[in-house]
Amino acid sequence: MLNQSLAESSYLQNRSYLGLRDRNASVKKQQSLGKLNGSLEMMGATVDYPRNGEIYGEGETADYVYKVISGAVRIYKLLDDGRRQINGFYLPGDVFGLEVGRDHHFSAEAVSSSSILIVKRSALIALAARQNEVANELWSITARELEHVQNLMITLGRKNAHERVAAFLLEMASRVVCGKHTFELPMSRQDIADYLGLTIETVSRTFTQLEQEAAIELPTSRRVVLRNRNALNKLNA
Amino acid sequence: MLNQSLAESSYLQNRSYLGLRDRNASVKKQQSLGKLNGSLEMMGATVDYPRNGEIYGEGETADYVYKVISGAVRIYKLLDDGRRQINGFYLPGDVFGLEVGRDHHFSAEAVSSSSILIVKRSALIALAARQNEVANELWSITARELEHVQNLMITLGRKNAHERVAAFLLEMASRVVCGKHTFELPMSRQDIADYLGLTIETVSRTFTQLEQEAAIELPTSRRVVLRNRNALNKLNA
DNA sequence: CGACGACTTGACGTGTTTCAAACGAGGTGG
DNA sequence: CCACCTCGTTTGAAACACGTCAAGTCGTCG
Repeated sequence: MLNQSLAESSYLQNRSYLGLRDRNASVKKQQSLGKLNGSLEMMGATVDYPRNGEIYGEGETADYVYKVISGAVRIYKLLDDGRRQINGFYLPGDVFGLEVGRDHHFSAEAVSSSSILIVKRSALIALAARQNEVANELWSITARELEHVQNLMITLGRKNAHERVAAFLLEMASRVVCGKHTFELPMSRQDIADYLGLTIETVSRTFTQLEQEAAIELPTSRRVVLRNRNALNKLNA
Repeated sequence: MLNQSLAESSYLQNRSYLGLRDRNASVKKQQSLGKLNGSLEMMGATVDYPRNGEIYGEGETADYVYKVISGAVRIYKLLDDGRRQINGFYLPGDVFGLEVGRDHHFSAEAVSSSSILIVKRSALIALAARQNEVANELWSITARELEHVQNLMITLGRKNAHERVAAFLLEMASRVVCGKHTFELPMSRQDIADYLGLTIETVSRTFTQLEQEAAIELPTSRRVVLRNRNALNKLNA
């Protein structure tokens, strides 16, 4: 796990172009975004990242703000010995990488092949200085992030494996575009494990157990059918 | 533990006055705060809370913003069965309870007898609408909070008991006003356990072990002397 | 068809929790 | 002033959930 994580994220190398990792990333087109979370228009470039492509690294200057167009993104931190904690997944429509300070506190990678809209942070800050709603929107993005992470804390600090996986499935079910009870996980078991503070084996076993308990169904390892949402909610404590 | 936690926080009762819990809390005086984190002046009232006094409860309307004058505060969430996760401790100078949305997402209690400055949120919001630096300051407070919680996530998700306690001690050493190597913990072992996602017994054992390893000294259960900061840093990974 | 990566399953080890009891400091009352 | 209570903390022994190590399966792609 450790070596794998370290290999996947070459966050030590520090080449960057337009604040984006060059490796495999290619600027696609200039496009108008529409609204920034429903309140303002802005300009940016859409960039495609391959699976596991690095978007930015911990400690890099945070010159850009990102929004997922398609695909999925994970942000994470590594301990010295390679243990990885994923702090969040970003799905289409989600904004990430917005910092108040100068630097990114995390690394960001594409979970799957992803299309990301990139906007200059300085442009947003300047806009916020003139328009109150924009300033408010930026603050809100940070606040929503905070709320999400705070909820994750209870999961990491006080829930057992079953409860963690249940919480994860319910979160995904509500966020992933999907059928009424079916959805597709964009991330691997390892990603889920590193998000929930478990090992890949425990996650896998828990999935199987939830299936045996008839709480879920797994047509494929990535496709989840919620058979008994109530059972999951109960686990969610 | 469960019953104790539930008993300590009567967060179900919903009486409030001036957004403060009435029980044992008494308004002391009107006073000028000076600067809000070094950038603006404002008015507020100082209120004293007794040990374990409730400051606000999860789900209550967030009409006020709080700043610790003296003492210490914990914010936390409870699961249905009483498991408690403390998301943070606030020490003199720290601002807490600032929300972007209408409601508080957590409960807040005084860890020890505390003096808290209270300011109307609406006043701050109004001020922020006129002054950019204030808006920025509010955003920064939320962002610092986010950063702190994100760091805690690695601790909860990926560190063992020794590493968690070491991280905690180093955090406290840097935040508590103290001698060069000595400081006084304002919170109980139970609070520490609920902050680190451990049990009180594990925290206690780990303290003793760190003492045996000569990393720390414990003149009393609340007083900590850092004997070997390097050893703790190594544990901090 | 073979190889590779992701996932699953099994057996075993261990760190943390659980349950229980003892300890110690601070406070009260006789 | 000492006995006694209380509450937070420490310590011990046993149980268990999750981690570790290792093998096996499945699906995909060349």
